[in-house]
Amino acid sequence: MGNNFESIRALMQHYIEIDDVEWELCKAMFTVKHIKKKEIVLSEGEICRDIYFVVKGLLRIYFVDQNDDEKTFHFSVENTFATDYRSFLREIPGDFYIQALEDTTVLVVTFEMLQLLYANLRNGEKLGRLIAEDYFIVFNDKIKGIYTQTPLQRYNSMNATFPRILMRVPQHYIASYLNISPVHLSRLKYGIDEL
Amino acid sequence: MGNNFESIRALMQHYIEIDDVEWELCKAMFTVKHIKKKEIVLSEGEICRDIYFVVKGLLRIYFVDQNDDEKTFHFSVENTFATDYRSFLREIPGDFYIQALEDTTVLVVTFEMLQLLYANLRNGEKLGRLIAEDYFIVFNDKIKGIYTQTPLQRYNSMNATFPRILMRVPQHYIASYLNISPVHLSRLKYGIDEL
DNA sequence: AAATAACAATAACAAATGTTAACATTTCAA
DNA sequence: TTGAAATGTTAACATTTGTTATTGTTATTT
Repeated sequence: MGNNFESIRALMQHYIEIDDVEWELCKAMFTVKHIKKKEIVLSEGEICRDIYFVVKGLLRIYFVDQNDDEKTFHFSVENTFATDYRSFLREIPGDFYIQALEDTTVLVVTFEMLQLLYANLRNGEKLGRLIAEDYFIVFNDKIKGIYTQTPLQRYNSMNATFPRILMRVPQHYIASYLNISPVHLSRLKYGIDEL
Repeated sequence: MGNNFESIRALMQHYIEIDDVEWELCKAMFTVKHIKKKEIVLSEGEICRDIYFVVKGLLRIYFVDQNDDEKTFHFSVENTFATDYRSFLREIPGDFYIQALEDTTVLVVTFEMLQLLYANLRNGEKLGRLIAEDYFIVFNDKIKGIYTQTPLQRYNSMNATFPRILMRVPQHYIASYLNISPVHLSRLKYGIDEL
């Protein structure tokens, strides 16, 4: 269904001009994939060969630490990308998992297809640069938030970062994203400390 | 002195081919600047219009939090860049300071000059994309370290991330980079807790 | 050289956060 | 539909980390 492509076309055109000829090229580079809730599409140790663009649904990027605890690194909501960036860009085994938290529809771009886009769109490289810069700022702000905000402040701003996330995913995933224990998050929410 | 440019030429050529004609163009885009120890070259509230490439010396990127505490966000050592990325890319007032921790020599590239480089080098946009991707991975790894490593582990790996940093800067700057108090860092180093 | 400021270590105490366990509720699967 | 698994809250206790203050040392400035 062509409709899946409308959102990524809009996103790309936010960065560069794309004419109809180029757009036909683009469409050929994407594959539609449906991911069932709880399905894992990338595991630790694999080379991540794809970028996922979330059309509908929700992906969770996480890794497993030394104590076998899952740490949620990022949520990828509608109209955003998901990949193991280090693994994808360097073509080396990664240490992230990517899992669907809802039934999810994504557009898949492989590393090879992406290089074709960079090379064959008039402003392909510029598109890549601008998207990389935007995600760079996302990470920049995330780090800054870790330095300046309390866990509760970060909890309260999560809905702004990830639309409706607090109503969409189990709370312990939120806690792991905040890098605090589920028990502690529950306490913070209800202000049980203030006695 | 032309020698200041050798390191950035090597860095750029690590990403793309640059012929002699292009290199003359590049050189014209850089300005050499000497920064005295403790001098602040960017302050909160200013629009950051430059990227600094550190030829020699050491810069500290930090911000001031709600409690007026300085938080060290990043150290820029030789052969790396320093800027307030959000402010620079978006051309909006930023909230970072950039300060020299040693007498430092940098090459300055303004936003305008950088756009000229992107537009006029054969692979200018690609250069921008690849550098953005590399710094993206730097931030990616920094966030991952915050999730997975204890403050002491992060302290012990700082010399790998920033050459000789532990011998170059006062310890309380290291503590603020690790997002812990100077007192706590001192305790961790000497293992005073284990009693 | 003397005065001052910056820095690091330590101690004592306070606050934040983690861990384990118990329990109740909801979701999911056979 | 029923039992099992997942989830969220709360309590008790342990650990980590922060705060304040004191002290001695090292740098910096005059």
